[in-house]
Amino acid sequence: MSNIREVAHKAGVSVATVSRVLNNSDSVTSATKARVQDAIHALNYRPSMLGRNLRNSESRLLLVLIPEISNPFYFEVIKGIEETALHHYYNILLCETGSDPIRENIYFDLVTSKMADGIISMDPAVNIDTLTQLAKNHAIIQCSEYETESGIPYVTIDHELAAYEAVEHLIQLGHKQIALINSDKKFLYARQREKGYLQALKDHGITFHEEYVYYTGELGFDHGQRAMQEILKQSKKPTAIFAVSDLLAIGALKEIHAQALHIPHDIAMIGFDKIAFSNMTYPVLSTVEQPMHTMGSRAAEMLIQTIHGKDVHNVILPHRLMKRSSTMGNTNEKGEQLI
Amino acid sequence: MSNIREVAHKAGVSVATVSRVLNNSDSVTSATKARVQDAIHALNYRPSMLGRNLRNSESRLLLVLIPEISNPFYFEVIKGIEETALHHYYNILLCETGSDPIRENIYFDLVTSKMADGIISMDPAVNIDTLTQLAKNHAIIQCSEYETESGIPYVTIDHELAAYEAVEHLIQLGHKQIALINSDKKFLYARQREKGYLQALKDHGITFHEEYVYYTGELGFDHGQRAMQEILKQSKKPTAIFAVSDLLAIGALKEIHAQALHIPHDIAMIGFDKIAFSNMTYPVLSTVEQPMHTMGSRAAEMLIQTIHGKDVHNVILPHRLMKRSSTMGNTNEKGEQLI
DNA sequence: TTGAAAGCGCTAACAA
DNA sequence: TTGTTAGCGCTTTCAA
Repeated sequence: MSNIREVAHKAGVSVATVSRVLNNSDSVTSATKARVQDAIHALNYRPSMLGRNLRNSESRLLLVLIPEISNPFYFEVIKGIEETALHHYYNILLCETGSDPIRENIYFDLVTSKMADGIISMDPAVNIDTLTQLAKNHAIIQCSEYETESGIPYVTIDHELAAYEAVEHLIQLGHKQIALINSDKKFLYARQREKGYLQALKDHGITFHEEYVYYTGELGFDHGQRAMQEILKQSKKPTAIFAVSDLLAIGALKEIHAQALHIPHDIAMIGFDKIAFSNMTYPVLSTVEQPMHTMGSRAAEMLIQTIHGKDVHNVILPHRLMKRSSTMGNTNEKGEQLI
Repeated sequence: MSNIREVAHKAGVSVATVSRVLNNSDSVTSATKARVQDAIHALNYRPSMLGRNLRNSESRLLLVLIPEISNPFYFEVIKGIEETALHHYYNILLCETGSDPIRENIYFDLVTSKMADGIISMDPAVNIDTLTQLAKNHAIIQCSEYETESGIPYVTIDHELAAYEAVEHLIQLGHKQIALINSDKKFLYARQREKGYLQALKDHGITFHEEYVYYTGELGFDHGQRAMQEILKQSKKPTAIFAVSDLLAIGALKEIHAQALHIPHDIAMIGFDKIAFSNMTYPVLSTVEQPMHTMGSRAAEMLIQTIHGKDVHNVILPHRLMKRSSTMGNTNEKGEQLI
């Protein structure tokens, strides 16, 4: 591998001139520029990012913190981040914390040790104190999950309103016994969505039953399935379920099938996120669509702005209620056939 | 942010000594070591990886090339890669090519420009000539998808045998009209799995019908669904389907439901990969399990070995046929109840 | 055991 | 327009 000195030598110019050609400086005559480019070609030279990055004290790497890569919600967001990052000549360092503080610290070190220029945190279990501390000297954006007190800019949706609308949809279909499958109140989104659930019940004069709220602790199909098993053990079974994640909803659907109950006739189900797989369930899952791609790309834009010292503002993106077969049956409100 | 010079100054030693402490050299007295560590603490110093990496001419970053992050097959593999990488103090740069040569070249540049120490390629559409060329000077491992002529080490499964077993399973259940939903013959795995399909038919004296092979071009639920639509238009419908990917199989399942046909009574279905969703379909999808996590972690080990100049050998990992409800119905071979 | 100094490959300030 | 040179932050050789 040749370096800039060899190129300079071959082209008969100084390293500074080579550097100028590499960085498209306009103070190079086209003649020398051509000579340099020939030399670059002849030596098959590629500038080393190690040298350039040290000199520029940047890594052009963005750290993306996610709790769990298996949740399809994240990869749509990641796609948005990557696309935008690439457009600005950044690459992403994908870091799965598994909500493990040790791993989290390893990843935080990447930014303190200059290996990453900034962080997009999507981890609801992130150590917010450390993050807040870090944000004093480093560019950080919170994506989807956030803490307002940290003062760290975020992009998210209105979780409470979205949940409210989901539950209201169930109520409008005539349901009065509506269970909530939640993950864990330690997550902000979980608290907010629960708040929306409670508010919707209250606003429609439906009494809240504590037995209708089930906490799985984590996300994942099996947790949803287990939650549904518990719920179906109750003497007075709910007629509808709101699950705070499609993953939980899909697991719950499976249990309902296993018990040979009909969806939505016996039990209606609505999830949250609109992951791709929710289009494939039987029946197709009603859910709340999050603008995952936009969320990722906005977060990336905000982070890059922050890195360049600009101020950014919090963003609340719109969500969309998807009324589909798992609540509506095979027809929608207008009586049109659904699959 | 302080640097090594300030630490040295504060501790009253040279930068060399600080460096020695940082790298756990044993030629430092515990007294000086303590002084240095105090200084590090007092200044909240973190060594810059930019400086270290330039000096060591390494980035400690591994580039992972995948075609499409949305395929859950990849993220299980990625988990395996990340875990192993982290264990060796490497991080991963996740790069989604979208099978776009332009993006691919951007990512290849990361290794020629020293931003990545090696590549794990999982992209079946990768430009194999470029990759082969690159492999002369850089550490590269092929994972799952591979080309033998390139001489680049790979870790994979026996796609042909796995497909053979899947189809044989259908035949043993009495099926004679077995369709193949394939992606595209430009992919090696697609050719190999098709070969296994053909061989199984041949070995069991079943005539091959060209109309029973459908190419989707790409992977994805919708492609599977569209394939199934086409297949069901035929006058002589198949009684069983082998799809080369769970994604295609799940899309196909949806179409079968939409046409109110029963699985497996009217049509049996077997997929490939055993992605997490395959446990959640209705009915549960029969499939071929790939050891995704192991595949990833072996690939990472091999790459790190290659980076350190060691020779590595190709690895063929075992697969496992999963006979489940979408072929067996609600009971297995022993008559045990399945869900 | 410790320090001085060279140098990894690059960019940019300054000089010519 | 081009060259000289310092220096980004670190590791390591060589000398003391």
